[in-house]
Amino acid sequence: MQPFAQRLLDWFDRNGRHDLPWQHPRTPYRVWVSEIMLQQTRVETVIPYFERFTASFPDVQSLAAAPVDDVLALWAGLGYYARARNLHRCARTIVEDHNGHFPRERVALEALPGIGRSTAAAIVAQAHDAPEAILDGNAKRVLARHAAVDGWPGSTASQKTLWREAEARTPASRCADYTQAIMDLGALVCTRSRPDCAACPVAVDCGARLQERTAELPHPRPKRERPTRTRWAALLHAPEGIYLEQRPPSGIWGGLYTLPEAEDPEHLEAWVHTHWPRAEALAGDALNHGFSHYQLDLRVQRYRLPAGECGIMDAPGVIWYKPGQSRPAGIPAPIQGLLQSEKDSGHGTNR
DNA sequence: CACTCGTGGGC
DNA sequence: TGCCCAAGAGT
Repeated sequence: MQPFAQRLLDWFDRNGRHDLPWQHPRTPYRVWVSEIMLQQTRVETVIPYFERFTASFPDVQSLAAAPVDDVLALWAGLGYYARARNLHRCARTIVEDHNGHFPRERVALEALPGIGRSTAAAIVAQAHDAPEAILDGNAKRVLARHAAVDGWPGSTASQKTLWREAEARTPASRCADYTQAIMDLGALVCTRSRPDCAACPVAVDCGARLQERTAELPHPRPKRERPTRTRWAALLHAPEGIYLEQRPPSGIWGGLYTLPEAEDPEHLEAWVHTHWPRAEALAGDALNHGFSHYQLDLRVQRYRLPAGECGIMDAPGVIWYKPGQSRPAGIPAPIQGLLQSEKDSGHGTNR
């Protein structure tokens, strides 16, 4: 029987994905950008973002020279915004400390912000054909099945085993193709539900299949009790516009512009008076135009906007939208509803 | 090690 | 419909 890697490579030549945008041309910069975007994010979601991003920032120099707000603007909607902030920081480090060139060593890449072991390995493997093992979500699923690794793949013990399996199977040559191949196999054949074992080039010696456990491997994450969190957003609306604020650089939606978030809706009026005195004055005008003092909307995510598309900024992080012409597409008209709650669902439950 | 960080799709 | 998860990394 052919080695695992050889069977995977033969399958990849016929059935793999060879036309992803970051494969043509496959430069370290484009591989890096794609790998960061692809962290915990599906390929189909990433593609349009990658196209727009690399059109605006075709190289690490243009990215490093840009304001971080412009980077976040291109990232808006993709999620996990720390990736964008780290990407920008990393670009500046590359330009300032590495003469504009990416390190060719995996360990050196791991020292850069936003680049962990798997991403560093993927970059050097894809860009330089270096024999480094990756362990992304696809590889974890493929290896957990083929080596019949019990336990949740995110646990320390399972990861140790999976890294060992990943390293043992990584070939000395054609490593760029191999890393792409194992990801393609996981994405196209060895899928989470209903894997297509009949089409799998390594099914003959797959532990999970031989044990008839493909449906139960990899094991799911252990459940845990999660607190319910409620977010309250204050929509401070006036005839002049909608009041947004720039969020702190860390935490959820860091650096983006959203509606002000209230801790306690019962005392929202006092809260507005304390934190947004100017908005209150304008909201008073709104009363005379038939609006309530302020209106509340929990659909915070729909108001998340990049700075570049915003209206007048008259103070750092404070933006006024004028009704009509200046209200950007994507900002719905004010709604009349008052308070609703939103409970945490799902996010933060993965790693 | 536990937790956080987004959004969208599958079932 | 609620739940799980996806080309992980930082704190």
